[in-house]
Amino acid sequence: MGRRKIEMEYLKDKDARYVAFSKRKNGLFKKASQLSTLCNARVGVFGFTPGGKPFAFGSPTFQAVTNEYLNEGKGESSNQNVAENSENENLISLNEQLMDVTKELKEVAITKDKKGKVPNISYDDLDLEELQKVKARLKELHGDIEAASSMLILAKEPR
Amino acid sequence: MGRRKIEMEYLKDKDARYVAFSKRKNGLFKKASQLSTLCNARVGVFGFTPGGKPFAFGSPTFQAVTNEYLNEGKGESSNQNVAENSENENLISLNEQLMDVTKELKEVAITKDKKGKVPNISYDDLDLEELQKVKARLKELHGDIEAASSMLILAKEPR
DNA sequence: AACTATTTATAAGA
DNA sequence: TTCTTATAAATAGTT
Repeated sequence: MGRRKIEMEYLKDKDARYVAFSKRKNGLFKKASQLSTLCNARVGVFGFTPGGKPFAFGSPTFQAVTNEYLNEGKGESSNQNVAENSENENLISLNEQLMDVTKELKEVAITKDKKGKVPNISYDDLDLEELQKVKARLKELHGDIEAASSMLILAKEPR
Repeated sequence: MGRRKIEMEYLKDKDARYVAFSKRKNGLFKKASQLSTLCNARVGVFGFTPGGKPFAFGSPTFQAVTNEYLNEGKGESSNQNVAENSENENLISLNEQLMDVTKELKEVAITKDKKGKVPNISYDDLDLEELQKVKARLKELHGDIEAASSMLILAKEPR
């Protein structure tokens, strides 16, 4: 995105690597901030520099983003257990979603089974589409659990 | 960054907001991925969509980044943290399993896709078996999440 | 989901 | 690091 196009691979030259990191980290933060502003979405970014130092950024605030998950769906807060109750509710919610996905998958399998019993049936991609839908759900679910996991971890380790 | 310059402020139009979010979230993930690749830096991104759904991305993996972040600068674990750490481990483990299932499902879909492109191929139940395996895993996972949920409920009482 | 006119981000260079 | 500038990349508006 500059004078030359560069390969997306590890920058072996230390100076180039550090300079690129510095510039790109700023760019990433800016993008996160814009996303948050434009869409009113809470966004957090964190990680480690090539030198191994932790960095974090959040919009509106890193803590706010990590904490939101724990307070989600709760009216008032002030009780220490509120956070944990929310964790439970989220897990239960995830569990319900998983049940739904499992049910769907079962239906796909049954559909497939019937077809298998009819010889020479012409192939159509209906099953594939179903599968793809389920896959998409799983992907979302996966993201939700990743988020749940991380929120739990990060919220317990304020920085 | 397109046909027109836009003000960096909340997009009141819902359609515009959702489209922008979708595009920009992808862009943000890409930038995070590039930063990680170029500089060998672990980077995590997470937050909530304008619809309130959690999302997360990490390079090399969201878990890897959160784990490292969690353990960074942590000398020894105090007795009180032991329980919480195992909760975290449970969630991390569940997440790993979900990743595996997702991966499997993807492979099944790919296999199916290839077959779909070959006309008149004879049906075999390999896919069904694969599906059944995945389904079984999901069922287990479902139980695990229930268990994790129960544990959290029990754990919340004492304090 | 694609397509472009533009705006932004950024690789080099100083 | 900071500034400049040529160019690559992202994306707003549109279909």
